[in-house]
Amino acid sequence: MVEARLSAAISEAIASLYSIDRESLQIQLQKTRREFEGDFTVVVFPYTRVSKKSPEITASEIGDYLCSHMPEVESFNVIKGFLNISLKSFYWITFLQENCSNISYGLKAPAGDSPVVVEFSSPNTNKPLHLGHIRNNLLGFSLSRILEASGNKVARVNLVNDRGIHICKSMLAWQKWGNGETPETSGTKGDHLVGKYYVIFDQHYKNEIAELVASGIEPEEAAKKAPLILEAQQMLRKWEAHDPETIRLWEMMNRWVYDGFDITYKTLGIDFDKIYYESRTYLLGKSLVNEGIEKGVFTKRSDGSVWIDLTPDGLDEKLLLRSDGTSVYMTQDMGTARQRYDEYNPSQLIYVVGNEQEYHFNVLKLVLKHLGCSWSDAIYHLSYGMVELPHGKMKSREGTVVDADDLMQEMFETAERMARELGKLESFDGDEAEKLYRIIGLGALKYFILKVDPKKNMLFNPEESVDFNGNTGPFIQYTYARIQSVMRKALELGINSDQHHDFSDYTAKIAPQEKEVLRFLHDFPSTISLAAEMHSPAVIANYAYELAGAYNRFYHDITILKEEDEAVRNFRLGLCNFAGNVISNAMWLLGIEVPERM
RNA sequence: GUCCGCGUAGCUCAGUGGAUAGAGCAGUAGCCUUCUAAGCUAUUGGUCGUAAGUUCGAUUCUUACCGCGGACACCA
Repeated sequence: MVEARLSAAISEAIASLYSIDRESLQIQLQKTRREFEGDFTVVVFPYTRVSKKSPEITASEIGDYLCSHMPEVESFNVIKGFLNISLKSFYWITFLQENCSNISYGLKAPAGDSPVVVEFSSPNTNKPLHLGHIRNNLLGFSLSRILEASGNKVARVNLVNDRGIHICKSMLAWQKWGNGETPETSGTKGDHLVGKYYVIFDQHYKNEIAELVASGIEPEEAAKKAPLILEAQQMLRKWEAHDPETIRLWEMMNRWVYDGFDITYKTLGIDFDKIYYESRTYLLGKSLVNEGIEKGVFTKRSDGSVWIDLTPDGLDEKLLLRSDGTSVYMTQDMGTARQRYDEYNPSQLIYVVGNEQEYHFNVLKLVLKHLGCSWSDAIYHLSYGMVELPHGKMKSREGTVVDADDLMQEMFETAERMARELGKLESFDGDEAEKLYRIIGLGALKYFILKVDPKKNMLFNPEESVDFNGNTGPFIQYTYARIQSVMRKALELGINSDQHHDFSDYTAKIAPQEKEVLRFLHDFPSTISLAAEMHSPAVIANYAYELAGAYNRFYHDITILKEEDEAVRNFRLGLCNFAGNVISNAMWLLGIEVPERM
């Protein structure tokens, strides 16, 4: 890495010029901004303290030292306290030559025994997936790829919440009002059908509450005493007692949901290495509770409930087991964390879960720590913000959710309409065109969501369709398609690929537009590291956009195939090929496909 | 009430101590007989929520306040 060598040389320069201890030096090396000449910039203000000279003189002295001690350094200029360093052309030419045809440039191979376990998606089986789940899925899936590309083994896991009172509500409503309706007889996707009965339950339940309130009962009391909720609770008890009839109904309706989810996941392009079901894990954790009681870190109260006191940690007391001995959410999560630790021996356990559960994960980590599980530090909650609609949060009961299947369908239709309007369709047959709409529609949606910093809330306006111009997925996809078009034309002209990977006779000056692209390509490996460190696909998304923009400016200003000097033409073709590889890899990290033509 | 997060252009977002705070959308004006115009160029638009502090230097770090969101269940 030339950056590392530059940093080292700079600290060496300062140490030798001003006779101080180089260990204490922190070098701030950054990319030179586009409006100034140079490749890398050092801010020298911090060193004027030791140089006892003006920033300009300090910068010049360091610059002189670098020119005479680092063979890659060509020249420098000083503006105020900024030392802008230019590298020699041969550095950039060699960089291009060595990497332009490496299709896995920037991607490290996964290594090591301890994988990173990433849990994401984790839906409930009582309703279909919505826009919030899409953000979760895209983040989890992309993060997995980013972690892989930065050298980790990764296991992507999904913990499906397939049991509990909410599923019983759908089951009960279907039993009462379903008339034996199935996905087949209704022509409705299974998850949507089950979701429909969840809504039906809620409507009847609300009516019952209203009646009770009208008869003079307090609303809170009414919500607890309504016959429907009592019946749903009864059903849950029957489920826990393995009542065959209830289990059969449960299995049937869950099957419908899974078939529906499979379609949604497939359309979205998401998959998992392993799927866990809460029905099989919800009893885990009770033994850990007992362990905690024995160790004296948990306390059992007279009513039989078990608690941990986290007030010394600045939190509250937390219930770990109900007085009737049944599990709460925390109990299960303790158990599944332990299970996962035993199963994978992971270096990191990542949970992609919305930020409303931050407190829960803080508690989980602390509880495990108090239990003596040193690996609790390996737990990382990727806490992402809500997707908000113009009028506030999505609320399933108020019908303001943006359904995942509907949204993707709309994206495909928008992609088709745009392609038609732009007259792009002549050269595509039906199947090809259909495939292209999917690639572009999904690209637009995924990029729209992933470009936003995960921890921030984001706004989605269903009235305005997701953009296809500007800082968007299709813009980047288009850039890739253009590059492929150039490469195809090069082949047609009989320029074989071996030819344009040898730049030994390239002597021309590198144009600013070419340099700009080269500098972005140069940054790709460190961008992946940064994204992995920050657990943020947005870092990759914004990088891909900037790279595409730089390429488009290059493409606009500079001829490639019509260039008469073969060495120059080949150099530019190499640059195109390299940019295409990196755009494709960056998009792959986001889980976005790139089309060969569009 | 306590705790956590977020306030950057009309709108959606970048910018994890450095130069004149950047993109896209929207608006305006240009560029296709020339490698794909889903592109490129120019231009309009900012007291970086407010106020103090730390620093040679703060949108970035600290504190207080204001605004928005979230959490603090024998729900998940």
